[in-house]
Amino acid sequence: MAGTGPHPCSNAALRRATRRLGQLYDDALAPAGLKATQFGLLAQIRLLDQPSMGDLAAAMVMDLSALGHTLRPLARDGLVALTVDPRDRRSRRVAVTAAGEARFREAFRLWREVQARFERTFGAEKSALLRGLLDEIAAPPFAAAFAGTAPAEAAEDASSS
Amino acid sequence: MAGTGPHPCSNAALRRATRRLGQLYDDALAPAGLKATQFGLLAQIRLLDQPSMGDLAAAMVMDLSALGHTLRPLARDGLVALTVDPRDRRSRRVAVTAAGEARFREAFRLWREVQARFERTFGAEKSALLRGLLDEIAAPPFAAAFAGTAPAEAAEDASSS
DNA sequence: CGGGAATGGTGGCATATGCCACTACTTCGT
DNA sequence: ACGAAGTAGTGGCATATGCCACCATTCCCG
Repeated sequence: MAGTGPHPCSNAALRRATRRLGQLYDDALAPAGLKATQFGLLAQIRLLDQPSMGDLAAAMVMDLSALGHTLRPLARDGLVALTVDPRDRRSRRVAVTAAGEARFREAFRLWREVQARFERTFGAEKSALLRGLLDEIAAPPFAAAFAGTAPAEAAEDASSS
Repeated sequence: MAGTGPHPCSNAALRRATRRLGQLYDDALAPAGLKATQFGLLAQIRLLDQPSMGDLAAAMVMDLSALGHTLRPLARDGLVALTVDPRDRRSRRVAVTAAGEARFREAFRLWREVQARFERTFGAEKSALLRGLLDEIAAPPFAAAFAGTAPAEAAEDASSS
């Protein structure tokens, strides 16, 4: 039974690995009542300290509307709160509530374990290497460079006339 | 404007990179009318040649029911067909239809370009390295090894008494 | 200052994924 | 051969993500 086997498509390989790892992290965080995605989202919100949705979306490399959708279950459960920014009434500041903090800390303990388990299983060096490669792909400069090598027509952006 | 910044969580880093790369590949394949995920799915089906849903799910490292859902739009559009396996009427063989083949070939040309573009932008060596790391995570042995290092209670499986 | 352009989100719709309960077949043990 | 188990999918529900159309504000220019 072959099973997975290597993949010539970087995107497909990335997705497959994401599904696998997502499964593992989800299982580990389940006792805290958070999906791995939600844990990551809370962590990012805390890191940015009351970011606007746009800033948060950029940091997550996520579509703004997708972020809005993803935040809904967390807001419904009272783990995050959205407030209108007085300086710009169009903007919403995203904040982790007290309940969200508590839940996060609970999940954090589990996360530390599963993360350590991952590094132990995969190897600390390879883990760091992988993280570096992934961060490079996610960072804005990569997308910019990628766009720069567009085959042809995509030249509508920048450097026009 | 910080922007992304490194991530201590391997899972979050993986997801972020997946969102970014998915965006890039989706854009590139859009003219063919296929999402990058659908392209990858068709490619896998062709590779396995009329696999059962279970085999396909295993190869994709995807939940069986998730595979069923994902297949629906493709089946609705007549790109894939599900037929009952005569040897085991519970099982369904998944096949790429003629229309699916045509669509795949169209997308394949675009994929080759975007894939080459990725390797050029990211570097051939780093691309190969990344693919190797991702494939290792997706492959069954990794999950098995990971489960083997479970913190405690997960010892319900195997080696019980 | 008034109105059009730009910016920040929301809501609707569609795909991607996963879990669980349930149905349809197959296998097996007696 | 019969019924308990096991296996392969389906359908329902929920989250994850994205695109597009639209609404609310803010900006900017004449």
